[in-house]
Amino acid sequence: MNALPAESIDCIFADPPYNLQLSGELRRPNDSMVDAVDDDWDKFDSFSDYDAFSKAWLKAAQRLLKPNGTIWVIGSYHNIFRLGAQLQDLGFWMLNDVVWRKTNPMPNFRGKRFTNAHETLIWCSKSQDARGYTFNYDAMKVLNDDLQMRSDWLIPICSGGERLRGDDGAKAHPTQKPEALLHRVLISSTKPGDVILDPFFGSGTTGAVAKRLGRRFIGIERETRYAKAAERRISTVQPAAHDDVETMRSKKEEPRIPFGWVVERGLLQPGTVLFDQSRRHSAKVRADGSLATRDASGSIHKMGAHVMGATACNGWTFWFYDVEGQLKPIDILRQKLRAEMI
Amino acid sequence: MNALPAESIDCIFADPPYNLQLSGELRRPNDSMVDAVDDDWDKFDSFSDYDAFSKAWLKAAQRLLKPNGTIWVIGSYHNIFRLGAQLQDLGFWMLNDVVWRKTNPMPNFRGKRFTNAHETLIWCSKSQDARGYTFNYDAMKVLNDDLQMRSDWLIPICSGGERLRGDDGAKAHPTQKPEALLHRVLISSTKPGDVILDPFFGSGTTGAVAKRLGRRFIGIERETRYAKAAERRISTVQPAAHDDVETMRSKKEEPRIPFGWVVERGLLQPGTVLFDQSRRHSAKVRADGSLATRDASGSIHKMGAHVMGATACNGWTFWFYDVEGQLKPIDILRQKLRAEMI
DNA sequence: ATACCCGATGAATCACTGC
DNA sequence: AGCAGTGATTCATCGGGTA
Repeated sequence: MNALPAESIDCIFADPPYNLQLSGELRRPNDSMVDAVDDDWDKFDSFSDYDAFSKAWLKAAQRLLKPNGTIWVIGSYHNIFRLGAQLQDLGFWMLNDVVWRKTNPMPNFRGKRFTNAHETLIWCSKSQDARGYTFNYDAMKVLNDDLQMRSDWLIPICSGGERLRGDDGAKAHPTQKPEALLHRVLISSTKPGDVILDPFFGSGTTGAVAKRLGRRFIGIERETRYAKAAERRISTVQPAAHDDVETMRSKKEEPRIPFGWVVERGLLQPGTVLFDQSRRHSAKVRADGSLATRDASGSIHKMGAHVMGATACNGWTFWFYDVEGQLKPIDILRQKLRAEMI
Repeated sequence: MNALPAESIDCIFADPPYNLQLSGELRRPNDSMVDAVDDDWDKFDSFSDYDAFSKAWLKAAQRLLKPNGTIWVIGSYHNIFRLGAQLQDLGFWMLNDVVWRKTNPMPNFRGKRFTNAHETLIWCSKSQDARGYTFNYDAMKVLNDDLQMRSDWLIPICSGGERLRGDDGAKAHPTQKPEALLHRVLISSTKPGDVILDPFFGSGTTGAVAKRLGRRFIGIERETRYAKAAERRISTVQPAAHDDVETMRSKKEEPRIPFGWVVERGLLQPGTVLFDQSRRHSAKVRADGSLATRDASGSIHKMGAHVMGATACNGWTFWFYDVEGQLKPIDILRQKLRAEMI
């Protein structure tokens, strides 16, 4: 980075090591082993070592950015808070933090925490007074069905045919990012012809997407095997024609509403008694959205099946609540929530 | 905080000042003014002032937490990265970062950034080796329709009837959090009767939800007008009945039943042959509750692992017995014994 | 040609008790 | 402190093979 000329870069995308601190192996319930990121390049002796490493490359990045350039940094809770604080300390100006919500994250196999279903990106201008940075507001709005693009993005992880693999079928890089993510980053904050720098090039996703979108790019990668794979990959990319229409999938299915949200949102109080249509069966709502009878407890679906002696049941249509003697299906509460969430 | 006894708190929820760095006023497209947070309590002279303030109250929080207590901190990109780095530096151990996705965020009026549609919560245990913290995995799972709860939560901002207002109709507190958010926080990481501390009590959302869910709470608030409003608010809250704040119990909390008791009690005869679900493997029950194949013997767990060539196995769910050609899991025998023990 | 089943897998800070 | 035993624990997606 120090060999490049100052103020020569329009946009930096950086996906640095996350400094995961893993101890021991992790197995799935079926006893198979989770292939963890345990590469040497992700090992640091302490937080302060990691901070020193971060500060060094962030300062180099600052020198390279044009006055109206911006920088994106991606990370997880292991490292992103340290990076964010450093960015602020160095005088970068935060424009947004953006959440990449994964449609298909790895589950939490031992049931000890929430499923870690997102990563965080931070987007900064070079300084507080840099007002001329690129933000393609209208492109983002179109991409989001004519609503302003929000700071939470729903994008699948990189898998299937997009995932680079060696001859043995093993992944070429342990943390390859999806092209859809880089697509949105580059469409939102760069112009055709801009120079993009990726100082942790890895499998070259930034280069592949930049080339396709008519941007120029510089990738820096320490490991020869990754650099070679990236070069091969990018050589096959065809730049899109000038005004090609972009085909981002916007997943606008009907949102799934868990019954627990009805309780959490106060539409039913804990302790409310639900009935089936004939009032033959009843169950009590608890604070976590489970139903309880004398002998069992579980979700509205499990408990519907339980009281009927069936194997499955749609709890939303099975259970009713009492409003002044009249039974109303709980499904109307779901519809109420759904209306708010569109 | 320094007046409270050490290791007396089960869970801390902290919503500290965000250190918003607003320059000048912000107007909507129709020229109306946005009522921004410009209170004196949100003003700090520099990042290092804010860091010193944060470090002071986080250290006090650390002293107050029980060894297996946890702390939640909420913030936006203005302050959350600094708080996260501090938490790590002080030795708290991050369990998750959680994104509160707002269904109805304030739009970005200038069209210069992404709509800031989320805030971030960080959830930590007191130290890396504290593994006995409370996480109501099954309650979270049922709350989310029998799928693991993820780290991204979709919840509306606090508005409408829930929003506290003065006689003049003005907001009683500029950053009142929705009760649904606290509901999920408390249901996920506390038990009924636990003591919750909120060192930035504000309008008292933590207290209101804690009271309703049968938790005890301590709220600390510097501004008399907020403390008064919170007190009034909480006095009207009705606690839910004891049974209704019970959540789904995890299997680990069920009484332990050795497999030998099943044989001892005559639910399976010595000599009975057990199969795995696919009938690929089989083993014979012996009088002491061990299983035997041609080449080995041991507990139901050891033998399940043995025949599969796995490192571990839950024998209760792995082995089945034959009732007139139908395979039934031996786990139903355990449930039978458990039911008798109540 | 289509449907179904099964196995593999992804940036993971992922047990607890009793001797 | 160390070790051994019990037994709790997964979602979305892709690809290949079988019905």
